[in-house]
Amino acid sequence: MSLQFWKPGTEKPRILEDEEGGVLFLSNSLSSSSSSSSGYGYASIEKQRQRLPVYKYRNAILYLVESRATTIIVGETGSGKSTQIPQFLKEAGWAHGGRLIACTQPRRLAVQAVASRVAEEMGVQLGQEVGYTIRFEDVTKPDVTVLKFLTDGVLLREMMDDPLLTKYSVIMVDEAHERSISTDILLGLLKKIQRRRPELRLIIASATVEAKAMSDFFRMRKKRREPESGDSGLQLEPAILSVEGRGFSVQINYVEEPVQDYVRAVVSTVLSIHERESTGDVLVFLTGQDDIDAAIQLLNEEVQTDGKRSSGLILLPLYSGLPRAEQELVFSPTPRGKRKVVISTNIAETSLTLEGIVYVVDSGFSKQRFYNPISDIENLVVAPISRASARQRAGRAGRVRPGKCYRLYTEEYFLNQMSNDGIPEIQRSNLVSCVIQLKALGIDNILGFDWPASPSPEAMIRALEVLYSLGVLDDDAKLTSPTGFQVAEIPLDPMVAKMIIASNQFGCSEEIITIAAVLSIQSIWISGRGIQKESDEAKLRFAAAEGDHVTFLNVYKGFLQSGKSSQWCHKNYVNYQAMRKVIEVREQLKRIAHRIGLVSKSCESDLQAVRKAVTAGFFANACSLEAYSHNGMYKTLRGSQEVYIHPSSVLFRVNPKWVIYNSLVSTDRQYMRNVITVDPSWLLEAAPHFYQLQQSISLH
DNA sequence: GAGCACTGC
Repeated sequence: MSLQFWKPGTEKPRILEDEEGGVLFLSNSLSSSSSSSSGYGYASIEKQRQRLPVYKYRNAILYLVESRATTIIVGETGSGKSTQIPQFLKEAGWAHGGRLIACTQPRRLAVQAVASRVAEEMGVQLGQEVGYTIRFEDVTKPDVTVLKFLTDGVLLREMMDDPLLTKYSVIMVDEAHERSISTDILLGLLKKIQRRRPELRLIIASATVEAKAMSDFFRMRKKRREPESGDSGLQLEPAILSVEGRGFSVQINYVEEPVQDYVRAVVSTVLSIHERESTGDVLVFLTGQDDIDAAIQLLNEEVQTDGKRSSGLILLPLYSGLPRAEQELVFSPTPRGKRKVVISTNIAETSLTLEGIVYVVDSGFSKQRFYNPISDIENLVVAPISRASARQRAGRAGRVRPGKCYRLYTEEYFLNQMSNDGIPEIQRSNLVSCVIQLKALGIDNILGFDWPASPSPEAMIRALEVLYSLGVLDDDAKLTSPTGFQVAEIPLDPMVAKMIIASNQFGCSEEIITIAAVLSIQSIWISGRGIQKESDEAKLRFAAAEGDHVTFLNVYKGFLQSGKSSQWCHKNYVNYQAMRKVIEVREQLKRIAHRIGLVSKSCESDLQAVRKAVTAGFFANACSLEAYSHNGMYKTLRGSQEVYIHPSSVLFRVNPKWVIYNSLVSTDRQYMRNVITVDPSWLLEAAPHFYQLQQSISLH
């Protein structure tokens, strides 16, 4: 392997030039005077704060926020921007007069972690001056909380009640480079709010690569012939400030020739690291469970045949579907004389931080979601990562001391063929939820909305069509009353929301809300190698002839009758943690259902009511068994796509004539997950306009 | 008889 050296920062300009002269140059010498705060008992925390790279920029940041409408902060991991900047703002008086400072994160865990760290640094109890809000948890106190951490999704929900976010003086959007759908919608809306509320200050915190694009996005005034600065002297041109990180250097190694089989390449690279390199744990990035299991099996075979070469290796898989206890093994300290090798999906790129990693092996691939608006199907595809991802992965090796990264692709490929940034999620997704959110916020011209990255018109039109067929939008693409407004209030996929609303007329809201809660959880079953037979047998105890939705009702009933017992779950191969989440989501949905005027009612054993309510939301997913199919092939009514019932369904091999599915999983075939039987006449009842053109398909 | 990268309201 050829070696090449790289130091964080050398690939990235620290200061971004701007042809219009609107960007501020800031050198390291522009340091702030140190704070004099040193209350008894806080000296060490204060010293820790001062050691963070961002501390040097305290005055510069405050100056920019004071004088600029939007400030973009480029900060690498470890710069301390997420925890320090909100405190700087509070210290500078941005929370005076009953105003709040908000800081958003894409993930709930990050919100909790940052909020508790800040509360600790400020020496206050979490939930008082410093609080956070995530789904199910509002740890804030009105009139007391001034620093509020929240997910960007929660802030979007807040805009439904307060479209101008009037209680906030400064909003910091953190991790903006991840470009999640919520972040993109939020950025578009914040830009709009700024026109109405010039006093609102925005801070966009982002990794280097996206900073310029963000600045371009927020620079909009000149075209509108508005004054370059307001009465207050406020500069409307965004400023970009770069803050260096605290990572150690990472030496990058590329392969000389493209690898044919990246799983085998991973195995040989791990073994050669183990043979040649000093102590330090290894983090391997692969694409999914299959890859990971294959790599671990090959490495284990190596242990059997050549024990010497691989002795002392602790092999640990890591992916989100892994049971919690196994996930936590990756955080346990490495015993002396051993080397931990964590073989992971992308979960370790952003969501989890592992300590003690010195070596990273990067396959160059990850699974990514792509959406085809023509077929209306989302697929998970193994695809090459971007340079931004590759840098992020490499950075994982430099957290504790200088590290090494082994890229299983050539340098030529990295430099010339890899795309610079990933495709924003909004350009790879089904847009129904996104469209309804904007409609609820009064954004009617969605195609003309000012997006940080525009979604494709085809996907947008498809979303409008689906919402129209659900009766959520009218002929003028406005939210219908009451259905459209009710659907927008429910924080779930619009098809699920419609099913909940329809349950009111069928008198089965209790059952449908349970089903909606289960569908919103990844899986309520415990699965895994070695227990397939047992878990399948356990599933049969709950199986209902009507299908998976009714089976979920049986499981929920059993769980309640057991007194929500974890032993009961264990015995029945039901995931206890998942069931607790079901209870939580269910309670939230019940509150919302009550608020929008639905009547809480159980249909007892009238399962036809349940099936009709499901049909009202999911009629577009109706399929019929091909008459002469011996292998269980179905075709969708809408697009005549070939689909099959997933083997995990209780209707697998039962193959009823008419079914509706909840979602499709695409592998070598399209598999329907969570399937329920229906009567075809219900389809016409539920969506006459949707099926009238298709009556040539005989519905009997 | 197969398998779901990762979030979020």
